[in-house]
Amino acid sequence: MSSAPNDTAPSVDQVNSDYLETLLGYNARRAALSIIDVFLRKMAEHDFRPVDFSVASLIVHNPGITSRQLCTALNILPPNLVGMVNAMEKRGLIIRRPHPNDGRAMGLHPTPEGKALMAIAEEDAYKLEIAAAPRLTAAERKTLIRLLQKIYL
Amino acid sequence: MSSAPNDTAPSVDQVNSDYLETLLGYNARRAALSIIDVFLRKMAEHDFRPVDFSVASLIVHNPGITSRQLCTALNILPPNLVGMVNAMEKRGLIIRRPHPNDGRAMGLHPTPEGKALMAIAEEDAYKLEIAAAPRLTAAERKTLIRLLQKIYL
DNA sequence: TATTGTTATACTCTATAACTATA
DNA sequence: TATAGTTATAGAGTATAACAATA
Repeated sequence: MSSAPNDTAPSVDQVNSDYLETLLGYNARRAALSIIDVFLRKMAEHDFRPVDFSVASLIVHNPGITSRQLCTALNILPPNLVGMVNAMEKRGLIIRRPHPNDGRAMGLHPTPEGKALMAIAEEDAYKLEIAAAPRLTAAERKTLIRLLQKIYL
Repeated sequence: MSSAPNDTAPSVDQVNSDYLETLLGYNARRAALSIIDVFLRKMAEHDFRPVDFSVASLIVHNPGITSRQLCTALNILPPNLVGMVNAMEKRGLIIRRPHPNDGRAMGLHPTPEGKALMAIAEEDAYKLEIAAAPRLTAAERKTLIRLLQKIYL
């Protein structure tokens, strides 16, 4: 029996990614990064990155929310939230007020400026998401969101 | 007109995340991180993180693939690939051979050990994905993957 | 004793600039 | 002149440990 059919190492013409594309995790990660890439560029106008945006949005929709509640809702760690909240307070988007029932905690409240900015930012977020997935119909987008929530909620 | 209805700052009982949950990017990111979390724990047994796994899988399914082709296929940057490839070569999972047509490039080839390990790892990946999304039916999983690919492919 | 918020710090992941060898 | 691969390094993003104040 001979060994290898010839002495030349094979080269790849077209990369075959079929196996990876059968994996849910691979597809979810690639799709998420694709949308986030568009998000990053647009939201830089408002000085928001994805997590900043989520934090600010939750504060607007939940006036008086605490840092601990934000961390739980967004699955982030307390030390990594401190800088974001400080930056938003410095920008005049939120204020801290003592929590009515818990002396350890501080309630986070949106300022009028914060509410106004987030109204614009949330509208931008919706528009950029449509632009980031132009081949998705409205019905497909709805189905996709429902199925994604079955994974993490 | 009076000012605020009373002097106490409101507190939040149940956090309302309804707005964020209407965003495709938010849901895609949360779902991807949820699956990746399970992936990280299981694949640590094989000393693979998500990108390592993708790189090794593409090499097995595309013997002779170059670093450049890997970077393009996986959307990663060349400097960040070097360490992964070196580590896999050191582990005996792959070998480098000169590219037949391009003296600048090196073809990456799986060793028998690399093929054997990836056969196990790919099987594990499939199983852990099912476990990471237990509420998804087979049909829903298929639909979800198809819709995710409409975003990034 | 447990929890909220915070500081300091380490580790991982990703991005940029510049170099070499070859096309 | 452009590209493949590499090195060095900088910047985000995420993680753990430990502390003060309050429950």
